[in-house]
Amino acid sequence: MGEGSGSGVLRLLNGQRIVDALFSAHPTRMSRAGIARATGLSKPTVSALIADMELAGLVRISDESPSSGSIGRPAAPYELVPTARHSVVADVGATKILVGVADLFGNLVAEQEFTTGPDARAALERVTAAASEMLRGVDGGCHAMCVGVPGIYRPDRDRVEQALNLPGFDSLAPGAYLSERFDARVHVENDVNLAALGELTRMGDEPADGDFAAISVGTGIGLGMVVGGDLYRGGTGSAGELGSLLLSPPEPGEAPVTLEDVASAPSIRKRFGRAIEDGHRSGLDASADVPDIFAAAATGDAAAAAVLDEVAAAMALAVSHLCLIADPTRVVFGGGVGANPVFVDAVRDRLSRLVAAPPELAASTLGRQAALVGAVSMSLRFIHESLVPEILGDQQ
Amino acid sequence: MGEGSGSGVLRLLNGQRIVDALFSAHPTRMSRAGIARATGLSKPTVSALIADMELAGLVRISDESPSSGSIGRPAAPYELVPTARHSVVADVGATKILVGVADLFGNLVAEQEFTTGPDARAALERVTAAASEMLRGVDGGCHAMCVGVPGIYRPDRDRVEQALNLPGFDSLAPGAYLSERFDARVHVENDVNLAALGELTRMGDEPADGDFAAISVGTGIGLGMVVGGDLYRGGTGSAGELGSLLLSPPEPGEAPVTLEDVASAPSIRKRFGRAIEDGHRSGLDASADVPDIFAAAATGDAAAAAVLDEVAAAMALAVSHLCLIADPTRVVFGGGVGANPVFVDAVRDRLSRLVAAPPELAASTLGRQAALVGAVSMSLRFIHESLVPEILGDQQ
DNA sequence: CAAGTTTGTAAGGTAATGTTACTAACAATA
DNA sequence: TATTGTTAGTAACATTACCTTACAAACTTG
Repeated sequence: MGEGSGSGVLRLLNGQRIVDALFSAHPTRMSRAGIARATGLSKPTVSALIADMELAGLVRISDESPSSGSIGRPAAPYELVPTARHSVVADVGATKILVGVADLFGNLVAEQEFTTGPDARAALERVTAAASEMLRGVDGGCHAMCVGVPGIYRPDRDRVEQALNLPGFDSLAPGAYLSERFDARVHVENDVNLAALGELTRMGDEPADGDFAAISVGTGIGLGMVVGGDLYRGGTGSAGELGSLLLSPPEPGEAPVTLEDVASAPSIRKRFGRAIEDGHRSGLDASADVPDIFAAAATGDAAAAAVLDEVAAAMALAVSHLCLIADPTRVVFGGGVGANPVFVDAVRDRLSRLVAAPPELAASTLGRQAALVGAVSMSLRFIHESLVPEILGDQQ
Repeated sequence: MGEGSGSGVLRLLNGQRIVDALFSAHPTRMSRAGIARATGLSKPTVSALIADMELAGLVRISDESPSSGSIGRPAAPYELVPTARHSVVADVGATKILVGVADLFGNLVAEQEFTTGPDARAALERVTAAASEMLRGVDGGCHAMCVGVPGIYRPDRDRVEQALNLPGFDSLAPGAYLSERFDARVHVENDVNLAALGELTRMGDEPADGDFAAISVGTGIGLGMVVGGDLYRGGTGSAGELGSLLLSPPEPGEAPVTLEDVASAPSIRKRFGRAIEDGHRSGLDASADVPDIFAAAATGDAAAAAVLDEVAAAMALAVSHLCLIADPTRVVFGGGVGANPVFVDAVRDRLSRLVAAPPELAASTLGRQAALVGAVSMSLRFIHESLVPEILGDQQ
């Protein structure tokens, strides 16, 4: 009855070691003897724990590779069962909603895309309906759930604030809503933060041990940071509101100029239109879209190049602030504007004049999937935490 | 012989729980029965572990409070022995060197101050000599050592870079130097980072669970951040170089204006002198020092108020960037300029116009001791980590 | 087919914990 | 002053979960 650590703690620790070894070896199978070597545990201990895990359906003997041609008694090749745990992931955006189901290894076994409805409630209903349907064939249901939202999520109040592009979030408790409908650990997170996590996992989880930032540039501008492998949210959860950054000291008479006033997609279009009106020569129409503007700038179009220069200068200044304050090892740009290589090259060029040792800049490779990949990564953290205690703790 | 976790791991875990309980109860003594209740361990287990700890000199029965008037058999009041572990702490500044010895609870049992010599090597020799002398009466020597340095410390190369005010650091390996002379875990850290840690511990270790920043404003300007209880250093260890922050987009012809160009102590004096030359009226001399300038500004002196306004505006802009990027819950200002309440009030006033939800701003209460207190805090972390393994692991 | 090599299991021993039951030491109270 | 009640600490035993040693199983190689 005593809650002291003498009952199952050691078992849990060693079970975790075994599962960790299996995860890091994936997709290679491991024999029990191999696990013993890798973890430092004795063979009988490994056998006992693996037996329980096999009973619980977490591991199994692979039916592939019957005899691999090596000397000695052939090993029983154990592997984690991918379908032992599932997570539901979603990215609720202002224009589209992505919903998916991921297995134990983070592979998406189902995925759907929807157009965002009128408000936040409709969006959550969409997610719920789609997830329920996708989980139809999955036994065990889902164990973790992570949803990206286009605003600042406050866990203490369970509210999404400043989701300006998707109304109705301020009167909705998304965490409670989803927890009532799914028997899973639910996590709600800002979409830019998830995108940062997604880009990080894409790079193989170790960005030179340092810290990592992802800047999303589209309709708005956001910043997600990963510090020591964990998302950084700041004191009130509103870290990374890069769009509101002031580009110069505000003068009493004038309105302050923010980064979003210069470098967001609508601002870029507006500035280009104005450049044309002001008589700059260009092969493009005044109502051209951002990719066209950037493409034209790359080939020497005067008006487009002037706008790109303005935009890159503003972003480079913001990134210089980021470097001096947070010193990230690598910065990835995503979103409609940010993922454009022309944009990234221009920012890199500008930044090198402002900062002595600039970080690596790169364009996102994940595109619109970034936040969803990040949501998978976040879900897997919960799965990793809860897996062994659930398997080894309950049966007693 | 197997390195698997079955030998002493559980004992170590439980020993750590006991020590943690004793630390958090300090200065209240605890009976073994009370420890058992607090940790969830059984009474015999606690007795066994406490016996070993008492043998090793880590805990003892307090001789105070013989019978505290409560019912039942009187408890044996156990307490941690303050002198069981000592750490050496130092703050090497450009003008002064502070050296101290702290006990298990972080109380300074000895402290000395010196004027900084010609170069970094002399400074380290000072620290070594002073520490050796202070440790004369201490048995067991020191177990941890933390030294603050006025530059960026790179653990990978064991070098202090950009210590512009104290020459000779770039050809010195301070970690190795000290490790050779003391049988202790040595940690070298930027002094502003340590000051941040010091201010944090002063506040009782829990700044609303959020993140915390300390800005030092003196000859130079630096920023230290604590994220989730740990110091944040950034990818290359150079996070917090706030002094180099650009206040406005650099124009091709002009030299860029940094925060240090406006808000450091020398810049403030220079600007005030120029204001006088430009004909602003003032009751002060053109060569007035910063505290006098700020005091005059508070009483309405025109020239001084103008300079304070400039300085506060620049700092407020920098803090606004800090808020949007890192969102700290609280910002403490230290250093000769920063700890001045007039300065902090002016910055707070300016900041409220730039940021919707500004963090708490406060003047440092630790003054010149901030980094030393932070060094103590850092040392105690190591002590806490190594204490139980050393006590319970060796005797076997 | 024997020898060698590796996997996996069985048996026994050990470390550390928890449980139960006891003794020790005191305050309160009759 | 003796009894009762309460809490602290200890002794003895049972349990958990580990490691070690020894051995059986299964395959490759010569």
